[in-house]
Amino acid sequence: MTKKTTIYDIAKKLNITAATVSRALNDNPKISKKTKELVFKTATKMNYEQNKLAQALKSGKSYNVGVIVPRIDSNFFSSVIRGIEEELHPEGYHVIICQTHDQENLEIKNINSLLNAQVDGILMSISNAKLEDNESFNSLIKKNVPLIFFDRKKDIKGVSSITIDDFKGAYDATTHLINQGCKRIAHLSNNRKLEIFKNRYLGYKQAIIDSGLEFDENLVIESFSKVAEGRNKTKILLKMENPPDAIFSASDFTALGAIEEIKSNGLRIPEDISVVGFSNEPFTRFMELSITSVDQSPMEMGRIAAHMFLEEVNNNIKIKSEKHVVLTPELVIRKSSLKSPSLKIIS
Amino acid sequence: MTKKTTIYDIAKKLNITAATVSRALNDNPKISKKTKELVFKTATKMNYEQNKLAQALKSGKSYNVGVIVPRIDSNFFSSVIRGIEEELHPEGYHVIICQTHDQENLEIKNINSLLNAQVDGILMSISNAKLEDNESFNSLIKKNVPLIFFDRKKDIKGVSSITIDDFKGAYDATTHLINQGCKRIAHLSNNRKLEIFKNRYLGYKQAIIDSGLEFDENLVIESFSKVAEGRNKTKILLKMENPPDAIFSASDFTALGAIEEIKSNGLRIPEDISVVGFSNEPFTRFMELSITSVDQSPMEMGRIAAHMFLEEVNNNIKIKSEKHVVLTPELVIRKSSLKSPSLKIIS
DNA sequence: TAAATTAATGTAATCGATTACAAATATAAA
DNA sequence: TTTATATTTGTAATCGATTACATTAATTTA
Repeated sequence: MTKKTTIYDIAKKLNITAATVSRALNDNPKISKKTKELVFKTATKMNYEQNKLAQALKSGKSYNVGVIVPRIDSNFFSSVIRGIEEELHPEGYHVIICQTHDQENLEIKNINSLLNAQVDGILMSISNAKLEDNESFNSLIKKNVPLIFFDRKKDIKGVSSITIDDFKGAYDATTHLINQGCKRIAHLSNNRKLEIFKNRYLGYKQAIIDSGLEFDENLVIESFSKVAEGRNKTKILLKMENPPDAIFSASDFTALGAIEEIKSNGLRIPEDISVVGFSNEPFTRFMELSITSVDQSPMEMGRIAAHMFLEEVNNNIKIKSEKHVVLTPELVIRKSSLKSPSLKIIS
Repeated sequence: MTKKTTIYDIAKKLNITAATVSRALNDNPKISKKTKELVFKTATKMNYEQNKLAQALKSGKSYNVGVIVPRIDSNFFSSVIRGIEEELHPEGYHVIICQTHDQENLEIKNINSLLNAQVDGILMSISNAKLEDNESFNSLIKKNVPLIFFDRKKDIKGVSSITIDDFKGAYDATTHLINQGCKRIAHLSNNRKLEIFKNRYLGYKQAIIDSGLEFDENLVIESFSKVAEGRNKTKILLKMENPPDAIFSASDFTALGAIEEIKSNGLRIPEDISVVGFSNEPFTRFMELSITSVDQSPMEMGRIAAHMFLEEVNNNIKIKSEKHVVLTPELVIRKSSLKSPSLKIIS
């Protein structure tokens, strides 16, 4: 790399001090207009660019923020990230994205290496893996590095979070299926140690109970959020002696797998079996048989997470008040669950 | 944030110099074993962690690398990124991911802000937008910041690249369609100012010419890489007085749109119209009607890109020798194009 | 015109780690 | 024992920007 011009180079050229140059560039009122203009002009002429590392060292702020997600190739997470970026870029922050691929060891590694990189904060959606160990989080808390959970959170004192009302999302989705006349509604769940999946399960259960239908625990199956997994678990459901007439999936990907399995068994959707997913991934809309799903407004979630972070870093007084924002999900009804012509398809 | 322990704190506690501490921690052979052990022990006891910013300032290396992609929510790019991370994390580098969303102004902004953040290099896949302007790249080159192109490249002197043989990928895909008996093969292209799309177009064209079929420019339509766009452009193709009997799409997403449009017109796939996509996105495999596509081995592409970067940064002698690696694509034949039972479906 | 203000710039320390060079100590050779 | 050599540690500058404090120059007031 070519050596870059520093404020000292500018100072030498103008026969003034680096301090003056620094102040001029920072628009310090103590510097005369004449000097400021001169410095600015010379700076641009010499292609000066501030060395962020030096500034970071001095100020103790790196202006880097870590974002940890299970994976980036789902529209949900990439949209959250986009929301975060839109909020943080104007403030001068950079986003370092790490993926855990749902492996806990990677989660810990990522946290440590982000801390090592001197990030000013971490926004994360915790991984699917076993969650007993709070060790890595504790070290974060101890260091007082701002930490924000989004979507997949964990209850830790002093840590703010932004989530959606998964219970309501699941409740609404299940109620919709019930309104469509479904009587035996299965649920493709996921690791219920994670709040989001526990809440989706509880919302589903409550909707069934509230409607007076019989709740059957056998219709609840855990599954990873993968298409292939959705197929396999649906296979099990279809082989039951009393198979379901609807599936509420906690994930769009498993919902897609379910649909494929149902179709390949010669059953019709939604007539024989209705399907509802969760997350409103774009493909749910674009498929020929569009999939009903629950929208989680990921962009907004990202923006709010970023905003919470900004509030924490800018809060010099160390009032550690946690904040928990819960967004309201929206059911998007599409072909995969719409039997009754009385309801209109949204979008 | 709580103040962290520095080498000075350790030095004071042990009544030695910070220099000695630094050397001990870096396993400098000039330091006695006794002192080293003492320093190590004290460091861990005091929860010492190296301040990367200070080190970065001193060494001039931030150990941050910028990766610029059009978007992260496609499996192709997220896989490339994963490959890059797998190669760079063990070397102590962090990856800052930026998205251009195919907007050129964002591309320029990203480059500048990455440079500003003192990244040690930039790996990028250039955006779709107008590409006349070399300004931002020139400033990169001038600064001698290692730059590597992957997939979507631009010919710039001194810049290495890793791509796949798009011509061959397209040639093979088209030849496969011809072997299936297709006579009028349309091509859903994309901005041909980008090499990848130009080469896919040329490969397609050459295969047709080589086979002795008539090449009809009217069957080539430009389209963004979006499902909806695929539908719209396919609509146009189907309305032609002499519609095609196959579509080779330069993108899996437009291929998906094409399939939906074809189906909704009551035509059969692959009997009436065969479809081949490009990129081997996971959904092409998981769909009920699986889509034939061209695999680009994105993980390997990412690893090689990272490797090229490492070679450049570690190459102290400033021999700027550009390198161009071209991977061989692989056609993955699936249901959307397989009429003849003589061929087997791969995966 | 001298004294008091105000404005503008300079001096030097700081952030934390690294390292050329110097100095001190320990060991080996004469 | 004295000199030569090898080990180990210390001193101080450096990376580039920031800033409390000091100083000088310009302006106003008496």
